[in-house]
Amino acid sequence: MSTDPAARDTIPPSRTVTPPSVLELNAYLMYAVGRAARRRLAERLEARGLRLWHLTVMALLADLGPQMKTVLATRLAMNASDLGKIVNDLVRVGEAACVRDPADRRRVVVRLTPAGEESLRSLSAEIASTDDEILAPLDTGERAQLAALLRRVHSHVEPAAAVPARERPGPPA
Amino acid sequence: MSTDPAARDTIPPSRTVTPPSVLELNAYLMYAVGRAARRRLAERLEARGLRLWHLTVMALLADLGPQMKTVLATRLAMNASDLGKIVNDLVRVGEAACVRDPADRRRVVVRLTPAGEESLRSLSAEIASTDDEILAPLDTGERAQLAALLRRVHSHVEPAAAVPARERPGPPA
DNA sequence: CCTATTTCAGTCAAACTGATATGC
DNA sequence: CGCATATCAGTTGGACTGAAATAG
Repeated sequence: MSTDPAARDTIPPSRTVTPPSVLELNAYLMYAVGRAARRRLAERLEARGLRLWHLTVMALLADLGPQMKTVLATRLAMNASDLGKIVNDLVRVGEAACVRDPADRRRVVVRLTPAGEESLRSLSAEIASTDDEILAPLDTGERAQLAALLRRVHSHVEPAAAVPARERPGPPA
Repeated sequence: MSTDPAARDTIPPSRTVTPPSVLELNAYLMYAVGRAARRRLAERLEARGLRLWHLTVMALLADLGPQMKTVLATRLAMNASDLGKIVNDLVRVGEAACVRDPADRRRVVVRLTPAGEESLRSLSAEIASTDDEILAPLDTGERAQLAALLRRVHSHVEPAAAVPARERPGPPA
């Protein structure tokens, strides 16, 4: 920041090449980029009647297999009542299904339907092309770098969310 | 986790095509990290009765000097009516002031008050320590790398926001 | 009784839209 | 008239809280 107090009382200072310090607010930068990324993907999903949360829950279900709602909510760092609404939406359009766990009937186990898995597969092309659009200025190596840095920050700021239960292409354990 | 094996058998396994995993959804990753970053900073600001947008607008005013509302809104990629509310808040608590431009009386020029500049200065310590908290897992070089990558993505997804100060009213000598 | 899981009702800020001034 | 600036009213989905209802 460090503004010159004297210059303020006068007139718009003609500072020619001072980089805007608002872009040095990392929290704002992350928030702004995340918001823009979400908007882009949401536009694509809207044609299918889905929002980002719907896709996210479906992807998590594909990662974990059938799961309780509390687990899903914890992993996505959202509260249980909002997750319930998302799952209701998915059930209503046939992407997911719920069954009471017979062993503990408090529990509702959510799973993807075959239609849901098919939707998810058919969405990957759109997801990839949205990524391309968002990350256009970065080359392949830089995209990987960004993703790796973000994942480390993410697992730090949302520790409950980031426990990879099953790794697919396995990094060295 | 203790995934019930019996429950897993009842679902179509079908990992023929790997569906996108949540943490490979870059849009979700960016959104989740941005949301968490915002939450952390918002908690700190709450004690002062401010929200992230208030701080952001103040920082932008310090960057640009007195400015029209439309310019502020464009740079922050927010709509004019919401920016108006934020500015109203800042005026009400004495951090900013508005004057009609006598040359073009449609225009309202917003500027930081001395109190606003002082607030901004006194906030930098908290901002820095929030950054430290969020970016704790990264070393100095990695933080710079992340910021640089994010800035490039940001200026791509929000082109109107990221113009280097040049469209200032008045001839830049 | 006490806890866990889910659901419901309601609040709040964020994001956006449309209508309406007001001044060039 | 048009266009730009700003303000106002209202809508939507997101984030969160607290209180039920149900089951162990």
